[in-house]
Order: sequence, then C-alpha cells, then structure tokens
Amino acid sequence: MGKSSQKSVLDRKEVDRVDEEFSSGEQIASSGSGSSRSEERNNERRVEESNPQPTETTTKKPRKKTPRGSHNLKEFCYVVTGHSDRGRPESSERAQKAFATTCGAVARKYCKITDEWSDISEVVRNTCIADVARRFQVTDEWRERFLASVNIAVWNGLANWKTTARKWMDKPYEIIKKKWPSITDEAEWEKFKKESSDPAFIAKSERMRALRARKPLNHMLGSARKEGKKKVWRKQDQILEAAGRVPPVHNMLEDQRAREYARQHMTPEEWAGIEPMQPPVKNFTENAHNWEESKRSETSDNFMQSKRWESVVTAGLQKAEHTGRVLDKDEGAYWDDYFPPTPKRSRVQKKLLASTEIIEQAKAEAREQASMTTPPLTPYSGEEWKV
DNA sequence: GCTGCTTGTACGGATCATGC
DNA sequence: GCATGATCCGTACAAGCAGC
Repeated sequence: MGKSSQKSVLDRKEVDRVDEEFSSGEQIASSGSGSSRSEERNNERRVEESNPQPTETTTKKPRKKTPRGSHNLKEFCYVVTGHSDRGRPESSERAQKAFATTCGAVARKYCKITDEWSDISEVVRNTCIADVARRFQVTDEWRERFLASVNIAVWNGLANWKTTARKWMDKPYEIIKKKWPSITDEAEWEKFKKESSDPAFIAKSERMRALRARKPLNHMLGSARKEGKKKVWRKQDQILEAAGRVPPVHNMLEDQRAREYARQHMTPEEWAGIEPMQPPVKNFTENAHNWEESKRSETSDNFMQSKRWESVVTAGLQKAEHTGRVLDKDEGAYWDDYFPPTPKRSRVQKKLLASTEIIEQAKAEAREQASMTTPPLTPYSGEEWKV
C-alpha cells in the first residue's frame, strides 16, 4: 500500500470536496464536449450492449463486473482526440488509459512468450500494430506518430510480460495456462523456462537488475502517468493555496520542467514542505537551483538551451539526461522534438515515413481479415466524436 | 475500506545509426 | 572520425483496481 495514502496530511474529505468543486467547474468549462466519468461508463455500457459477447446472456442478470486482466481486449474502439508529441493518446481519458493496456494485451495475443522483439518477423509486428490501430481512431495527421508509439508500447508490453512470467516459473503449467491463455502449450512454457535459466540470460538479467538499482529516484506518477497525476496535483495545489502555503520548490526553481521532474519524485508532504525531501530529490533541486542562479546573469528569462548538458534538469542530476531523450516530457521526447529544431529530419521520422506504407498495407489486410470474422468496432465515445 | 495482484512507466548502459 | 541521436531490453516501483 502506498505510504502517502496512509499518512496523507491532505485530509481525505478536503480532497474530495475540492475534487467535486473542480469537477463541476470543469464540466461547466467544457460544457457540450466533455463527459463525466459516469457518462463515460454509460457510453461504454451502451457500446458493450450493442456489441454483445457471444458468451454473455442478455437477460436481467446482475451486470457482471468488467473482467480485469491483461487479456481483456474491448470490442469497441477508442476515439483519440489528443496526443503527446510522440503520438501517444492523451485524450480522451479512456483512450489514454487504455492505450498501454491494449498494446500489452495485443503483444500477448500475437507474440510467443519466448519471442524477442528484435527477432520477431515483420508480419507479426505489423499484425500487432494493425490490431492496436483498429482499436484507436486517430486522425490522419497523427497516424505516423501514433503507429510509432504503438510499436514502442507493444514491445514494452512483451518485455513486461516476460519479466512477470519469470516470477511464475515455479508454478505448475495448469496455473500458467489459466493465467496466460495465449501460451499455447507446455512445450512453449518449458522453452521459456529453459531460456530464462540459461547462464547467459541470468548474467544479462543480473546486469539489468544492477542497472535498475542504480536509479536513485523512483517517480510517483502511477500507471496514469503524468497526465493522470496532474489532476491530483491540481487538487493539492488548491488545498495548499487555500492554506496559504507555498511549496518550497516554487521559490527554488523557475524552470517548469525541472520543477515537475522534482515533484513527480516527491510525496505530497515533501512537496508541501511538511516533510523534508529525500536526499536525491533535495540534491537535484539544489543543483538545479544553483544552475539557475548562475545563469540568471547570462540570460533573461529563457533557460532552455540547445545542449542537453546545459539544461536545468541535467544540472540538477549532475549528469546528461537519458541518451537521446528529454526527461519529464511525454515518455521521453526526442531531442529534436523538444529543443529548437534542426534542418535535418530525425532518423525515426525517416524510418516512419519509409515504414508507413508497409504498416498501412498490413493494417488494411488485418482490417479486411478482421471484417471477415468480427464486426467492425464501434467508436467508444460518441459525445466526443460529434465533430 | 482494505488487501494484494496487475499494470504502466522511467530508467540504465550498450550499441548501432546518422549527421557534420 | 567524432559527436550526438535512437533503439533495445529487463527491472523495480508506485498506483490502480477487482474482489472480498
């Protein structure tokens, strides 16, 4: 259980009260286009009812709870109304939340547990991408980047599956089969176990574990990522403002990205200044603050630099940001995408342009195949799609 | 409301690709 | 040739959430 939920100084009732106020305000502000959570659920129910599953009865039995788990691919498609810079769905909220889950489920559907993403055939890859693509309605403008983000999310899903499965290696095959029906036979599971017990793999695994252990800061964003957490932050900010309390980081850091990077690694109490920051976050904040101070005399109000080793976040970390990525920006925005553009086109963009035709073709084929066996998916959110 | 399982995410270094 | 960008994969962690 999360520590913060047990000892939160931000009173629960107060949070709920602010939540209600915020929600009502949000509804007014977005009147006509936004839909509340209950409306979303009703929409989902309507769509599900219009696409009944073969195994479900339509009598007045109490509605079965939505099945939980990784294999629960929905029989409708999500309407994507907003994207991150790299093409990940960010709205609707349902599409944002469903994206990674869907990619993971699709990976488990088409890939073998013994597969390596780098060795998987183009056919399987494109089938995965096409299956996810038919479950998300995106505009043509965003299609390229969306497909690239699908590619990343699917292989990430495959990696997650394998990591989780390695913790189940001592369980009998019957349990494994029940848990992951896509594992076709015992031989496949045995092969996976054998590969996972290979000294070379164990050595690699140990190396990766040691690598992970070197990461001093763990974010506290949760599975809804920063977009989800921002809603919580807004509530906390309102409470702090009402109490007349200014978070210490506000007085220390001017750069928004550095500020948010620090915050996502803090508990609410640390952010509010009620509890001291953990040493890694404290060091980060102080280093970043010192860097800003030193730059203040050089620049007026723009701290964004063209070199990553000159950014506030890099100064805070005292090392270069992750190779090729910009921290705290989407799921790690590409350098070219975040910092001032260069004339050249990034490699990934070139690659995408080259592969779009192939993917489109695979999608068309998959769509055709799917249309022969399953009815077309109905858009999930009718309200939002009324353009 | 609590428990505990499931999930998505960011991260790391190595390595390969690309641009100048 | 060098500097930088992009990709790969396995992991730990915190939050989400189904089920009781």
